[in-house]
Amino acid sequence: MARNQDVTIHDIARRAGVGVGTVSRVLNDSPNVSDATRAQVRQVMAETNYRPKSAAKTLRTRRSSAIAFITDEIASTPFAVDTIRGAQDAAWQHGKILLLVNTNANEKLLEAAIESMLDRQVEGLIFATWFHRRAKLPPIVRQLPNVLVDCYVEDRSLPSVVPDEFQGGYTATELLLRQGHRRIGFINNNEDQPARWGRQQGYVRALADWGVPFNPELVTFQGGAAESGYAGANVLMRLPEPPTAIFCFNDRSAMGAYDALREMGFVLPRDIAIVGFDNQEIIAAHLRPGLTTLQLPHYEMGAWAVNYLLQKPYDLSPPGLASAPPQVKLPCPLILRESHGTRREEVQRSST
Amino acid sequence: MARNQDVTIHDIARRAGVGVGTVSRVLNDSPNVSDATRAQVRQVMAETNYRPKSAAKTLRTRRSSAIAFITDEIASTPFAVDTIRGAQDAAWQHGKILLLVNTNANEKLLEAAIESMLDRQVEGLIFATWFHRRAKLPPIVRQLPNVLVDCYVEDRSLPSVVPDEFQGGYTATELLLRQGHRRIGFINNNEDQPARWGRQQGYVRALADWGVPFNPELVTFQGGAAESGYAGANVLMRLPEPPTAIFCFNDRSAMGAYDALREMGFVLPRDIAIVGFDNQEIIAAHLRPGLTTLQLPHYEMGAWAVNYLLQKPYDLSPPGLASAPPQVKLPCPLILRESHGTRREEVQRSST
DNA sequence: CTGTTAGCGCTTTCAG
DNA sequence: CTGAAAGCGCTAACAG
Repeated sequence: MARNQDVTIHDIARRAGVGVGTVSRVLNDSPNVSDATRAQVRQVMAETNYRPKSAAKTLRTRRSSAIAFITDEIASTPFAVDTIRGAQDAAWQHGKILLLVNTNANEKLLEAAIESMLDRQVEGLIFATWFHRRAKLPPIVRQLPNVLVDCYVEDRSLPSVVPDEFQGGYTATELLLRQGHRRIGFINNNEDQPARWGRQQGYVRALADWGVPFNPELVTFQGGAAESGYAGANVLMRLPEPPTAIFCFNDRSAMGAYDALREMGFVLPRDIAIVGFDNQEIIAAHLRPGLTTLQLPHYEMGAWAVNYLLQKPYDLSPPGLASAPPQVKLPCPLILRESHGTRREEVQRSST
Repeated sequence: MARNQDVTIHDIARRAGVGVGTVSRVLNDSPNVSDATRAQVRQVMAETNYRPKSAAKTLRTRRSSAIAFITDEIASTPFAVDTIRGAQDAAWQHGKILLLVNTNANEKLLEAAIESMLDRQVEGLIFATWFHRRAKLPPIVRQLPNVLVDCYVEDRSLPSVVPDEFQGGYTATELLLRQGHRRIGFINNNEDQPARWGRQQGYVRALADWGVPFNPELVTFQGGAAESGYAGANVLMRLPEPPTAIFCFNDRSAMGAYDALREMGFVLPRDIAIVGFDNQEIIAAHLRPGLTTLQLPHYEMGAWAVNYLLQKPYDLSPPGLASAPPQVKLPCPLILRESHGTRREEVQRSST
């Protein structure tokens, strides 16, 4: 079977003794073709190793069946991979393909990338960042159906999907409360990010729901790295009344906290229970004891974005009647390992 | 300026008072256009917010300026990101765009993906795996210029770029030798992978070059996870004559080794020097002491692949005269942190 | 149900 | 240096 390279719809029409229109119809699964003809055409297509040229189709229909996936910069986090995979899987299910552009957080490049995607008549554009934050996008994005992943624009005028930080913080804290802890430390991030504020609100709310007074002393603000967890654990454990459990802003800081606690002679989770955030497999699953943590819904966000784009077909809704674009928060599931300790629930619960 | 949406080359030709041919020429930076005309056309293009439709161009020229990037499955490693980024950056520099497809290690899907890329007339295809291994590809890939990243086919009939495992193993071992160590343990992988064999060959060769006899007792085969490093360290340190330094197959196993050694009461790197492999930032940089390790050239492989594809334009070299496709090995640079210990070189060197 | 006929927007001869 | 004309391969009416 030779390289196809140049058999067109005309060739197959001729060889099948039909018109090009008919060939086009079978190509597009039109019902208006007799089974006999359809079979005949299909047959020739197979023999001739025919492949439709997508460029011709796009030119004619003005639809490329491609989706642009633009990222600010692919940081050194493994999260990127999950988001891309989620988007990719969803796209493929719809017969769409992803055009990937990484703009290295360069504004000029971002605009150029978007223009390039316009030229290619993509059916929608996804802009993804690698941690939950506010983003700034050039006005030109509004020329396409679009959706933001793990970020949002100040005025919320663009649809977006982000992790539910509040629920994450709440769930983590609640787990510790369930374990019987009442002095729960929180090594939070010190940067102005949704993750910081959302998780803290969740923490505070969970305490309130359980009737545990909020003690600001138990919350320390550090960076997001392992060193920060190390420092934070030191701060917390040197308190007159140290916590019996610690919720760490992320797995990396939990990793640092492990080191600090170990140095201080504590045995985990017997002496101190720990819950992290992010479920960075490579850390969480391999720390000893295994780190109980919350998972960021990266895969789900990627998939959600694609599905959202595809579900509302050409609705570049007229500014006037436009309904507010959705701002979706996806839940962060709890990943149980060992660091949160074993159930003391029954025991403690009764004493509450 | 309103949505462009539909201004064509004809519109701008008319408004500029020239023929479409001329417009096309300025679009393609043809020298055969007077400066005056060119300026005039450019002017109109800007005013009218014109954007060339890539589908039309592709249809006509049969070149899409797109490159397919197909992956077997995006594992939970952060490596994927680097390869993609390397490819992406190189592609953008050439004005090309990446079409991304993840096939989830599904053969049917892989073939479908390749066909889809053929339909889109991509200029080349990159197939990447997330760890160095042998790959099997459907014959259809040979219809396009292609290159493999981090993998190869049995008969080496496809060009490929992989990490230089031998050099990595050699470099790691040599560093330890330089530090004065003569009993160097090796916690190797137990799977049949190029990484296992290549690194071990490098290890053996370095020892030989330094006149240190190879002692098979010092090499233990474990899995690739943290637990394996833990087990391996236990095996090695319980030897009658334990090693004074350990080369770990990867950073994850080094992480496990750290735990084991610490439990046995050793202080790193004072008592035992450690070198890892992979430079998984998240582990290596945050372990204490920081892990000295080798970096896998993922970014470089991604970039190399794109450049290779672009450099040999349409040369689907005739099977007859075809020169052997290149099998490139890219070096794994050494990343120095603290775990390899401080220089004892001078001292020990003289006693060698 | 099916053949024919216009183009989609751009590039590329071919004459000037 | 520039205009006109002929398609690239496919879809979408429009008549049968």
